[in-house]
Amino acid sequence: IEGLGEKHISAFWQDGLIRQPGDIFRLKTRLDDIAEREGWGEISATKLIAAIDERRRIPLDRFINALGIPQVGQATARLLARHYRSLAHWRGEMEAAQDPESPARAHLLDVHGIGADMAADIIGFFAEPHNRAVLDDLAREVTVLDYEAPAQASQSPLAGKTIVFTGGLEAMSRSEAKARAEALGANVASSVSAKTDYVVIGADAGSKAAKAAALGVTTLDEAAWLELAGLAPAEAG
DNA sequence: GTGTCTCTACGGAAGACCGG
DNA sequence: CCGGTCTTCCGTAGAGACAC
Repeated sequence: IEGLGEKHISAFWQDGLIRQPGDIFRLKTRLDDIAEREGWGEISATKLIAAIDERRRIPLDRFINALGIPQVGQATARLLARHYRSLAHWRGEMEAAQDPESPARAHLLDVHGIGADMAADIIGFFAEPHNRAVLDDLAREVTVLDYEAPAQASQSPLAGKTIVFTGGLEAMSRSEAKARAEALGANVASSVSAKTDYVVIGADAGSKAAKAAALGVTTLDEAAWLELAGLAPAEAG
């Protein structure tokens, strides 16, 4: 939520404006209280409420990521979203998995990338009544969108390739580049290894560029990346 | 206009997990 | 066990927003 960072969350919590995540989406009724706060005003309070409303619809993977389950970050959240498709289904499975004998538990472990340790953390999250209550409450305020498989361009030269970005890019942000690469069927990794196919070197690249060179991984400059991604701008001159 | 604050966007690295 | 990844944390810098 734009404009709602750690500091504000923590201050709101201390002053009792919010007690649990769902409360954020009910701040609308406290607009005047917010506007009167020190450092705030009518404009910022109104903008905050608008920014909150813009986040009422949220993709499943981001929702899972936001739960803060230990070991479940961006990548694992997406893994889960891809596998379970909807919040209702996932939650149903995780609650069924409370029973150690349940097939739901076996299914979770079948997900490539989820091992016993992560499964225990995930199932453990749903074992907490408090967490389930928070989810119930949040569900009343937000709409979690079912996972949509990205349409894959299997023709793309990037299909099936593992790519790593490092350094700053000019034409697009890192996250845009990542989204683009994934849309083209590439796997975007966060560190360079021998299995990496391409490393895109942006401005002020750090050790990843050196590692790519050491491992003999193909490196691309931004122009080459844009061309590979089918985004090549008209070459100057 | 000024000053403060937050957010965003990076890099780097440690530690831990997964799968083979 | 080990290579490959991912999560998590820390640090930095800059841009932008807004109260005052």
